[in-house]
Amino acid sequence: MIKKIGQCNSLQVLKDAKLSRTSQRVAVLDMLINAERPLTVIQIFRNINFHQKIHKVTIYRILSSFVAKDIARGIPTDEGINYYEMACRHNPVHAHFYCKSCKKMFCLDPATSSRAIELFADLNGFKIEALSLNITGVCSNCNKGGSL
Amino acid sequence: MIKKIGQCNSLQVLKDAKLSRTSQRVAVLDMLINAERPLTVIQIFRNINFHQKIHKVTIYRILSSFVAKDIARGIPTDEGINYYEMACRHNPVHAHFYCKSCKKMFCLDPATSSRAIELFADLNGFKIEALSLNITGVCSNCNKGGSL
DNA sequence: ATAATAAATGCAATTAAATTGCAATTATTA
DNA sequence: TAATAATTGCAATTTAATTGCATTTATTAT
Repeated sequence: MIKKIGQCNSLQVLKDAKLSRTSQRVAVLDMLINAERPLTVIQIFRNINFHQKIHKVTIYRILSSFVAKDIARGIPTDEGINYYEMACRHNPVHAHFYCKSCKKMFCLDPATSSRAIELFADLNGFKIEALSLNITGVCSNCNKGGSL
Repeated sequence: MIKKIGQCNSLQVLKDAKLSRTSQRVAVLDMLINAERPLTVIQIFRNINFHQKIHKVTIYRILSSFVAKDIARGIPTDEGINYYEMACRHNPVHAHFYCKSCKKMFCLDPATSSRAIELFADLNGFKIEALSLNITGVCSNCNKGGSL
């Protein structure tokens, strides 16, 4: 597991991506930057709306634009829910573990992940746009009777 | 890419899994056994209903029971669609490539896949129930102007 | 074989994530 | 500061997947 630390400046990230600085985009981006693990639209929606009102559709659109601009990455689960994480240089592509019990998405060791991913680097003629190595199961905490 | 050959007997597979032999289950299973690549519920529905009438919900339920009995594996895409393939010993767990253009799900080399998967075998206390290594992009055929 | 029981299927309605069109609002620019 | 462009909010829609229930089909015990 890797511990994520917020090292990005949301205003600078938006400026670099040529995305206008709206309070909604800043709020979503700050939440991603400071998140310990990937978040869902609903999680972002609930947390932000505790302080500030943002429409759920706006969060979908903001996250889509972040993915398009390579600011964020989407991590789909086999339960049909998408999680999002920062895609900055401090957070290289890596595999994830999704706990069916507590619904948390854990980030796995980037070193091991990158070795796994390198194995598929050459895909003769195939253009790789996204790579997701996703493991589903029950995390150690839930396994011990945490929340099952 | 691996070439799948139908080596299973649908009636025997159902018997071994203690699932009753209905015409619907046999039809779905035969289609999976003879498929060249993973299929979606809709693809199975359209192909079967060309000859025989089966309700779409039944296919969802049959595939769920197949996955529960380890007869089939589900492969989710980042577009929210599930593909299904046989999980027999002739078809070990492997990675997949999903072409956003032609919507085909390709099976990747099981040898390379298994080496990648082994890297995550020990996940200290985490109980692995499913592992999906999924690559999305554009396949070589579509890349050459096939269907973009 | 046949009746009784259990399981599977078909159908309608629903759920939930995600998307779309459009009007209103907010940000950027000239 | 006005004009233009981009973004947001809202309502409605889309689509994969699920659920409850009546009907049909398969399995079993007699």
